[in-house]
Amino acid sequence: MSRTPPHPTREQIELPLVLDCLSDPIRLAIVYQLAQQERVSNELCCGDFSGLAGKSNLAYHFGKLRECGLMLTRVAGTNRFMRLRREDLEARFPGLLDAVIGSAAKDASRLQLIAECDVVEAG
Amino acid sequence: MSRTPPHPTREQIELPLVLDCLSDPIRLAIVYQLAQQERVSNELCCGDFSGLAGKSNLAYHFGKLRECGLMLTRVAGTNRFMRLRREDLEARFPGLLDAVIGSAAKDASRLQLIAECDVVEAG
DNA sequence: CCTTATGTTCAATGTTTATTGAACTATCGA
DNA sequence: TCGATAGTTCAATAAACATTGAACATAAGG
Repeated sequence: MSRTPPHPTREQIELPLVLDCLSDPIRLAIVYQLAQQERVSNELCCGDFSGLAGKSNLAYHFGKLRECGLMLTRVAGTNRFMRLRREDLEARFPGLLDAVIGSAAKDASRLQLIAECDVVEAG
Repeated sequence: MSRTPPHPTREQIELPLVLDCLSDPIRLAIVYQLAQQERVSNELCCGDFSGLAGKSNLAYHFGKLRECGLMLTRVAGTNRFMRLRREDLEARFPGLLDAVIGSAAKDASRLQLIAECDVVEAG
């Protein structure tokens, strides 16, 4: 459980798998939050998504996002820090990630991109 | 079987459903071929996709593509003509469709975007 | 009217998927 | 060393999905 999990190389990233990954509302919310974070520390860890689903369910979705090449997991102590593979995605599928994130942002309220606790805090 | 099937309104088009639709290789190939056709007649009918799958399987995928708002079906005699809902998609999710189609074009050989018979004809 | 071509609908099949809780592993701090 | 924290893995379950062939509906053409 301690070692860095496997990631696909840039060339191994496949369009249908990426789209399928992004089509799940929980994973889309994860990607969206990671994109928001790019302006700041660039990384988030599992606990930061606790508003979206239970821990084991999140681990399942993290696995999917990692396996399809959307994000990178870095192990540090008991934490796993994650960030988007923006450069690799841009190289393989130019404009795709931003188009998806921009579309998601437009529908932010319709999709539930923000964890419940954040909404409560904001309200 | 003769009447125009139901389509979602522009506002009813949902991002996760669109992405899920595009994540299937057969549906992605259908969308890709429809995009190619935009330069010409703009429309294709079921038979034009016979290289991708059997008729009943195609009808299933057409249903998915219609229900999620990606394409429009027009009934004319025994034919159903289909075309992309480019304007609606662009209004809802700017840049998304072109990013997906462009990405698919880059991977055209890896994905099997072109029906077998077309490949044979080209070779 | 009969036949053919186009395409849909239905039922059945096997596969994949998301979700859950419990058990587990590993690390950090007192 | 003990306990708390962070996160994964496993097994079980129910729902959704893609695929197939057979039956069906509709319209066009001889």
